[in-house]
Amino acid sequence: MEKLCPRFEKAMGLLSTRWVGLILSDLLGGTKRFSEMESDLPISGRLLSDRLKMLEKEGIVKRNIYSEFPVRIEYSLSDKGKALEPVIQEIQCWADNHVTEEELNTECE
Amino acid sequence: MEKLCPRFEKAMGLLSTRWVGLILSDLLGGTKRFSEMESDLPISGRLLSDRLKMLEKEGIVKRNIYSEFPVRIEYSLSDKGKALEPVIQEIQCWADNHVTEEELNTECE
DNA sequence: TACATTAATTACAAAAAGTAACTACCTTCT
DNA sequence: AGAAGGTAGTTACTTTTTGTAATTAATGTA
Repeated sequence: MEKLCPRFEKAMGLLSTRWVGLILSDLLGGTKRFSEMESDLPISGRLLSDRLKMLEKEGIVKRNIYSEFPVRIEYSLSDKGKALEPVIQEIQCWADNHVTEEELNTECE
Repeated sequence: MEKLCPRFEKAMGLLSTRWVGLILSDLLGGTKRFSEMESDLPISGRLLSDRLKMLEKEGIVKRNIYSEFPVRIEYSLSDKGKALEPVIQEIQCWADNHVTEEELNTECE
């Protein structure tokens, strides 16, 4: 009978929210604008907006508004967000070593 | 404009499937039976069954049947599954350092 | 005034998750 | 034989979350 660590459970709840991993990996590549992320990732504006709002509330993503024309809004990782880099790296490492060519086209059903 | 690594995308799709992280972390603690996992984790039998089936198909979980009375079915991690340990460890590490006390009771909304 | 641009938000149909009750398969007990 | 009990699921049904496309808000330009 394992006891579940509440901090781990919270972190996992965050990371296992759909698209969050891809958003983090995109932002680890540097500051991004909304429309950039929208074209980088296979995610719709509705969910990208939801997720960024959630990640901002969790203190993982920072949002900066530049009142230019047209308005520019930049998203970047806070220190707390950047601290997730090793997690993303380990996932990449596992993917490189264990995801086979044939698996690439299959969804998880 | 970042390009998305398909292997990473596949791995992330897997890990970001709800409950998969908790199931992996439970199984990293050793072989488990269905009912054990059901009481360890805040997940219903329906979804536990779905996820174990999916993880078995992905070659991450092994399923062993012992025809005793009552029937005993054991779940454990394959090598591919065990290779996810560093990922889980990094998540635990981030959780220890960055998940605050107040956050523990809040859901990600 | 009409239009362009970015960053969202709304409305609605489709898919996935949550819950609880039920089934299948065996074994033991009476 | 028939009823009861244990494990591992499955089914039926409701609620929540996603995906898609159209719409809005704020601002500046022609």
